[in-house]
Amino acid sequence: MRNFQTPTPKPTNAELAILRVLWQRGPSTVRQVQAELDRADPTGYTTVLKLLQIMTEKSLVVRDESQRAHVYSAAITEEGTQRGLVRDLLDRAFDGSAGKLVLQALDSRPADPEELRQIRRLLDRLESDEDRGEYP
Amino acid sequence: MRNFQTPTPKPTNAELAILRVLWQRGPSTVRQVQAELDRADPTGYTTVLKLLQIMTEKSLVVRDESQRAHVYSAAITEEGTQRGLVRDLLDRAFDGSAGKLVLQALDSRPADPEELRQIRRLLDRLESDEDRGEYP
DNA sequence: TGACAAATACGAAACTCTTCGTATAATCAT
DNA sequence: ATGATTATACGAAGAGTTTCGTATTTGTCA
Repeated sequence: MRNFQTPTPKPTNAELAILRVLWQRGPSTVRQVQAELDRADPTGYTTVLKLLQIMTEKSLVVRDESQRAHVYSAAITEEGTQRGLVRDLLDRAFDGSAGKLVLQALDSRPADPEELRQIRRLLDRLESDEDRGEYP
Repeated sequence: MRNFQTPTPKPTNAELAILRVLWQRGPSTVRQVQAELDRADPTGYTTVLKLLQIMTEKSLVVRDESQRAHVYSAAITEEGTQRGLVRDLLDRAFDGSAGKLVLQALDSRPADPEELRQIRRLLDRLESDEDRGEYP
Protein backbone atom coordinates (compact mmCIF):
# COMPACT_ATOMS: atom_id res chain seq x y z
CA MET A 1 0.00 0.00 0.00
CA ARG A 2 1.17 3.45 -0.76
CA ASN A 3 1.78 6.48 1.26
CA PHE A 4 -1.23 8.76 0.91
CA GLN A 5 -0.77 11.00 3.87
CA THR A 6 -0.45 14.76 3.68
CA PRO A 7 2.15 15.53 1.06
CA THR A 8 5.65 16.15 2.38
CA PRO A 9 5.98 19.82 3.22
CA LYS A 10 8.32 22.21 1.52
CA PRO A 11 11.73 21.89 3.16
CA THR A 12 13.08 24.90 5.02
CA ASN A 13 16.45 26.39 4.20
CA ALA A 14 18.47 24.36 6.62
CA GLU A 15 16.56 21.26 5.66
CA LEU A 16 17.28 21.85 2.01
CA ALA A 17 20.98 22.19 2.73
CA ILE A 18 20.88 18.80 4.42
CA LEU A 19 18.90 17.22 1.60
CA ARG A 20 21.49 18.41 -0.88
CA VAL A 21 24.20 16.64 1.07
CA LEU A 22 22.14 13.46 1.14
CA TRP A 23 21.41 13.66 -2.58
CA GLN A 24 25.08 14.13 -3.28
CA ARG A 25 26.55 11.63 -0.83
CA GLY A 26 23.75 9.13 -0.61
CA PRO A 27 22.78 7.62 2.78
CA SER A 28 24.87 9.24 5.48
CA THR A 29 25.35 9.44 9.22
CA VAL A 30 24.82 12.63 11.15
CA ARG A 31 28.57 12.99 11.49
CA GLN A 32 29.05 12.76 7.73
CA VAL A 33 26.37 15.29 6.96
CA GLN A 34 27.69 17.62 9.63
CA ALA A 35 31.25 17.41 8.31
CA GLU A 36 30.03 18.34 4.86
CA LEU A 37 27.88 21.26 5.97
CA ASP A 38 30.54 22.47 8.33
CA ARG A 39 32.99 23.29 5.58
CA ALA A 40 30.62 25.63 3.78
CA ASP A 41 29.30 27.11 6.98
CA PRO A 42 30.29 26.12 10.53
CA THR A 43 27.49 24.01 11.93
CA GLY A 44 27.33 22.17 15.23
CA TYR A 45 26.80 18.46 15.46
CA THR A 46 23.68 18.54 17.57
CA THR A 47 22.18 21.13 15.27
CA VAL A 48 22.37 18.74 12.36
CA LEU A 49 21.15 15.88 14.51
CA LYS A 50 18.12 17.84 15.66
CA LEU A 51 17.26 18.86 12.14
CA LEU A 52 17.52 15.31 10.91
CA GLN A 53 15.22 14.21 13.71
CA ILE A 54 12.69 16.83 12.73
CA MET A 55 13.02 15.90 9.10
CA THR A 56 12.37 12.29 10.00
CA GLU A 57 9.10 13.29 11.64
CA LYS A 58 8.18 15.26 8.55
CA SER A 59 9.14 12.32 6.35
CA LEU A 60 11.65 14.34 4.44
CA VAL A 61 14.24 11.69 5.26
CA VAL A 62 14.17 8.11 6.40
CA ARG A 63 16.33 6.72 9.18
CA ASP A 64 18.00 3.37 9.34
CA GLU A 65 18.55 2.59 12.99
CA SER A 66 20.12 -0.81 12.53
CA GLN A 67 23.55 0.59 13.31
CA ARG A 68 24.47 2.52 16.35
CA ALA A 69 25.13 5.57 14.19
CA HIS A 70 21.82 5.98 12.42
CA VAL A 71 21.96 6.31 8.68
CA TYR A 72 19.74 8.88 7.01
CA SER A 73 18.57 8.96 3.41
CA ALA A 74 16.56 11.52 1.49
CA ALA A 75 12.93 10.47 1.26
CA ILE A 76 12.11 12.87 -1.51
CA THR A 77 13.85 13.18 -4.84
CA GLU A 78 15.97 16.08 -5.92
CA GLU A 79 13.92 16.62 -9.06
CA GLY A 80 10.60 16.56 -7.27
CA THR A 81 11.82 18.98 -4.67
CA GLN A 82 13.21 21.31 -7.28
CA ARG A 83 9.95 21.17 -9.14
CA GLY A 84 8.05 22.09 -6.02
CA LEU A 85 10.33 24.99 -5.25
CA VAL A 86 10.11 26.30 -8.77
CA ARG A 87 6.35 26.13 -8.73
CA ASP A 88 6.28 27.90 -5.43
CA LEU A 89 8.49 30.70 -6.70
CA LEU A 90 6.47 30.91 -9.88
CA ASP A 91 3.32 31.52 -7.90
CA ARG A 92 4.83 33.85 -5.36
CA ALA A 93 6.79 36.09 -7.68
CA PHE A 94 6.08 35.47 -11.35
CA ASP A 95 2.32 35.39 -11.62
CA GLY A 96 2.67 31.76 -12.52
CA SER A 97 4.40 32.60 -15.76
CA ALA A 98 7.20 30.13 -16.41
CA GLY A 99 8.41 32.17 -19.35
CA LYS A 100 9.36 35.19 -17.27
CA LEU A 101 11.21 33.04 -14.81
CA VAL A 102 13.13 31.27 -17.52
CA LEU A 103 14.22 34.49 -19.10
CA GLN A 104 15.44 35.83 -15.78
CA ALA A 105 17.29 32.63 -15.03
CA LEU A 106 19.06 32.42 -18.36
CA ASP A 107 19.89 36.08 -18.21
CA SER A 108 21.45 35.98 -14.81
CA ARG A 109 23.51 32.82 -14.95
CA PRO A 110 25.54 31.15 -17.65
CA ALA A 111 24.06 27.80 -18.59
CA ASP A 112 25.94 24.75 -19.71
CA PRO A 113 25.92 24.33 -23.55
CA GLU A 114 24.52 20.85 -23.29
CA GLU A 115 21.69 22.16 -21.18
CA LEU A 116 21.03 24.90 -23.69
CA ARG A 117 20.58 22.27 -26.38
CA GLN A 118 18.29 20.35 -24.07
CA ILE A 119 16.21 23.45 -23.48
CA ARG A 120 15.98 23.99 -27.21
CA ARG A 121 14.71 20.48 -27.74
CA LEU A 122 12.12 21.03 -25.05
CA LEU A 123 11.08 24.23 -26.76
CA ASP A 124 10.66 22.36 -30.01
CA ARG A 125 8.38 19.90 -28.31
CA LEU A 126 6.37 22.58 -26.55
CA GLU A 127 5.90 24.68 -29.64
CA SER A 128 4.73 21.79 -31.77
CA ASP A 129 2.36 20.57 -29.06
CA GLU A 130 0.93 24.00 -29.06
CA ASP A 131 0.07 23.81 -32.77
CA ARG A 132 -1.89 20.66 -32.38
CA GLY A 133 -3.78 21.83 -29.37
CA GLU A 134 -1.92 21.06 -26.18
CA TYR A 135 -3.63 17.71 -25.52
CA PRO A 136 -4.01 15.71 -28.74
CA MET B 1 24.83 60.51 -5.98
CA ARG B 2 23.72 56.92 -5.84
CA ASN B 3 22.53 54.67 -3.15
CA PHE B 4 25.45 52.58 -1.92
CA GLN B 5 24.12 51.33 1.35
CA THR B 6 23.74 47.68 2.20
CA PRO B 7 21.72 46.10 -0.60
CA THR B 8 18.01 45.81 0.08
CA PRO B 9 17.34 42.47 1.71
CA LYS B 10 15.35 39.70 0.13
CA PRO B 11 11.66 40.34 0.78
CA THR B 12 9.82 37.84 2.93
CA ASN B 13 6.65 36.14 1.75
CA ALA B 14 4.21 38.67 3.08
CA GLU B 15 6.42 41.49 1.90
CA LEU B 16 6.54 40.03 -1.58
CA ALA B 17 2.76 39.83 -1.68
CA ILE B 18 2.61 43.51 -0.86
CA LEU B 19 5.23 44.41 -3.43
CA ARG B 20 3.24 42.62 -6.08
CA VAL B 21 0.23 44.76 -5.29
CA LEU B 22 2.35 47.90 -5.50
CA TRP B 23 3.88 46.83 -8.79
CA GLN B 24 0.47 46.15 -10.18
CA ARG B 25 -1.41 49.16 -8.80
CA GLY B 26 1.36 51.68 -8.54
CA PRO B 27 1.59 53.96 -5.48
CA SER B 28 -1.12 53.01 -3.01
CA THR B 29 -2.44 53.67 0.45
CA VAL B 30 -2.49 51.04 3.15
CA ARG B 31 -6.22 50.71 2.67
CA GLN B 32 -5.85 50.04 -1.03
CA VAL B 33 -3.16 47.44 -0.53
CA GLN B 34 -5.15 45.80 2.21
CA ALA B 35 -8.29 45.64 0.11
CA GLU B 36 -6.37 43.94 -2.66
CA LEU B 37 -4.64 41.41 -0.41
CA ASP B 38 -7.81 40.73 1.47
CA ARG B 39 -9.62 39.26 -1.50
CA ALA B 40 -7.01 36.59 -2.12
CA ASP B 41 -6.51 35.92 1.56
CA PRO B 42 -8.23 37.71 4.47
CA THR B 43 -5.74 40.12 5.94
CA GLY B 44 -6.24 42.69 8.67
CA TYR B 45 -5.64 46.37 8.14
CA THR B 46 -3.08 46.83 10.87
CA THR B 47 -1.20 43.81 9.64
CA VAL B 48 -0.64 45.43 6.29
CA LEU B 49 0.18 48.73 7.93
CA LYS B 50 2.79 47.16 10.17
CA LEU B 51 4.37 45.34 7.28
CA LEU B 52 4.55 48.50 5.22
CA GLN B 53 6.19 50.27 8.15
CA ILE B 54 8.77 47.53 8.42
CA MET B 55 9.31 47.57 4.68
CA THR B 56 9.90 51.30 4.83
CA GLU B 57 12.66 50.76 7.36
CA LYS B 58 14.18 48.12 5.13
CA SER B 59 13.87 50.45 2.15
CA LEU B 60 11.78 47.99 0.23
CA VAL B 61 9.17 50.72 -0.22
CA VAL B 62 9.13 54.49 0.05
CA ARG B 63 6.47 56.45 1.84
CA ASP B 64 4.93 59.72 0.84
CA GLU B 65 3.59 61.35 3.99
CA SER B 66 2.29 64.51 2.39
CA GLN B 67 -1.29 63.27 2.67
CA ARG B 68 -2.95 62.08 5.79
CA ALA B 69 -3.23 58.60 4.31
CA HIS B 70 0.39 57.86 3.50
CA VAL B 71 1.10 56.64 0.00
CA TYR B 72 3.53 53.79 -0.47
CA SER B 73 5.50 52.87 -3.59
CA ALA B 74 7.76 49.97 -4.34
CA ALA B 75 11.39 50.98 -3.97
CA ILE B 76 12.72 47.99 -5.84
CA THR B 77 11.78 46.87 -9.32
CA GLU B 78 9.85 43.75 -10.13
CA GLU B 79 12.53 42.51 -12.50
CA GLY B 80 15.35 43.09 -10.05
CA THR B 81 13.48 41.33 -7.30
CA GLN B 82 12.65 38.40 -9.53
CA ARG B 83 16.25 38.18 -10.55
CA GLY B 84 17.36 38.11 -6.95
CA LEU B 85 14.86 35.42 -6.04
CA VAL B 86 15.86 33.29 -8.99
CA ARG B 87 19.51 33.58 -8.12
CA ASP B 88 18.76 32.68 -4.56
CA LEU B 89 16.82 29.60 -5.58
CA LEU B 90 19.52 28.66 -8.04
CA ASP B 91 22.10 28.66 -5.30
CA ARG B 92 19.97 26.98 -2.68
CA ALA B 93 18.54 24.18 -4.76
CA PHE B 94 20.09 23.90 -8.20
CA ASP B 95 23.83 24.01 -7.62
CA GLY B 96 23.80 27.31 -9.43
CA SER B 97 22.84 25.64 -12.71
CA ALA B 98 20.31 27.78 -14.55
CA GLY B 99 19.75 25.04 -17.10
CA LYS B 100 18.26 22.60 -14.61
CA LEU B 101 15.95 25.24 -13.25
CA VAL B 102 14.77 26.23 -16.68
CA LEU B 103 13.97 22.69 -17.64
CA GLN B 104 11.98 22.18 -14.45
CA ALA B 105 10.10 25.41 -14.96
CA LEU B 106 9.15 24.74 -18.56
CA ASP B 107 8.22 21.22 -17.71
CA SER B 108 5.90 22.10 -14.90
CA ARG B 109 4.04 25.08 -16.28
CA PRO B 110 2.71 25.98 -19.71
CA ALA B 111 4.44 29.04 -21.10
CA ASP B 112 2.96 31.65 -23.31
CA PRO B 113 3.87 31.13 -27.03
CA GLU B 114 5.27 34.61 -27.29
CA GLU B 115 7.50 33.93 -24.34
CA LEU B 116 8.64 30.68 -25.91
CA ARG B 117 9.77 32.60 -28.96
CA GLN B 118 11.52 35.07 -26.72
CA ILE B 119 13.32 32.28 -24.94
CA ARG B 120 14.38 30.85 -28.27
CA ARG B 121 15.84 34.17 -29.31
CA LEU B 122 17.73 34.36 -26.06
CA LEU B 123 19.05 30.85 -26.64
CA ASP B 124 20.24 31.90 -30.06
CA ARG B 125 22.15 34.75 -28.54
CA LEU B 126 23.61 32.65 -25.76
CA GLU B 127 24.73 29.88 -28.06
CA SER B 128 26.47 32.19 -30.46
CA ASP B 129 28.17 34.12 -27.67
CA GLU B 130 29.46 30.84 -26.46
CA ASP B 131 31.23 30.16 -29.79
CA ARG B 132 33.11 33.37 -29.66
CA GLY B 133 34.15 33.05 -26.07
CA GLU B 134 31.51 34.56 -23.83
CA TYR B 135 33.08 38.06 -23.63
CA PRO B 136 34.28 39.19 -27.07
C1' DT C 1 33.20 -4.83 34.87
C1' DG C 2 34.07 -0.12 34.66
C1' DA C 3 35.51 3.85 32.52
C1' DC C 4 35.88 6.31 28.22
C1' DA C 5 34.25 7.62 23.74
C1' DA C 6 30.69 8.60 20.68
C1' DA C 7 26.06 8.48 19.59
C1' DT C 8 21.02 9.91 20.31
C1' DA C 9 17.19 12.38 22.88
C1' DC C 10 15.26 16.33 24.71
C1' DG C 11 14.23 20.94 25.96
C1' DA C 12 14.67 25.47 25.67
C1' DA C 13 16.85 29.87 24.08
C1' DA C 14 17.40 33.12 20.29
C1' DC C 15 15.62 34.84 16.01
C1' DT C 16 12.55 35.95 12.48
C1' DC C 17 8.09 36.49 10.57
C1' DT C 18 3.32 37.50 10.91
C1' DT C 19 -0.70 39.02 13.11
C1' DC C 20 -3.40 41.93 15.83
C1' DG C 21 -5.04 44.76 19.93
C1' DT C 22 -4.82 49.11 21.74
C1' DA C 23 -3.31 53.87 22.02
C1' DT C 24 -2.78 58.10 19.84
C1' DA C 25 -3.27 61.58 16.24
C1' DA C 26 -5.50 63.88 12.28
C1' DT C 27 -9.73 65.22 9.66
C1' DC C 28 -14.34 66.33 8.94
C1' DA C 29 -19.21 67.44 9.71
C1' DT C 30 -22.41 69.31 12.71
C1' DA D 1 -15.64 73.00 19.88
C1' DT D 2 -17.08 68.14 20.14
C1' DG D 3 -17.87 63.81 18.63
C1' DA D 4 -17.45 60.35 14.97
C1' DT D 5 -14.48 58.50 11.72
C1' DT D 6 -10.24 57.03 9.85
C1' DA D 7 -5.59 57.19 9.87
C1' DT D 8 -0.77 55.91 12.02
C1' DA D 9 2.29 54.19 15.92
C1' DC D 10 3.64 50.84 18.97
C1' DG D 11 4.17 46.72 21.50
C1' DA D 12 3.65 42.24 22.14
C1' DA D 13 1.76 37.54 21.32
C1' DG D 14 2.12 33.35 18.56
C1' DA D 15 4.14 30.40 15.22
C1' DG D 16 8.03 28.51 12.89
C1' DT D 17 13.05 27.90 12.33
C1' DT D 18 17.58 27.22 13.90
C1' DT D 19 20.99 26.58 17.33
C1' DC D 20 22.95 24.47 21.17
C1' DG D 21 23.61 22.76 26.09
C1' DT D 22 22.88 18.91 28.80
C1' DA D 23 21.26 14.33 29.86
C1' DT D 24 21.04 9.74 28.54
C1' DT D 25 22.14 5.60 25.96
C1' DT D 26 25.14 2.50 23.45
C1' DG D 27 29.34 0.34 22.38
C1' DT D 28 34.44 -0.55 23.10
C1' DC D 29 38.37 -2.14 25.25
C1' DA D 30 41.70 -2.66 28.82
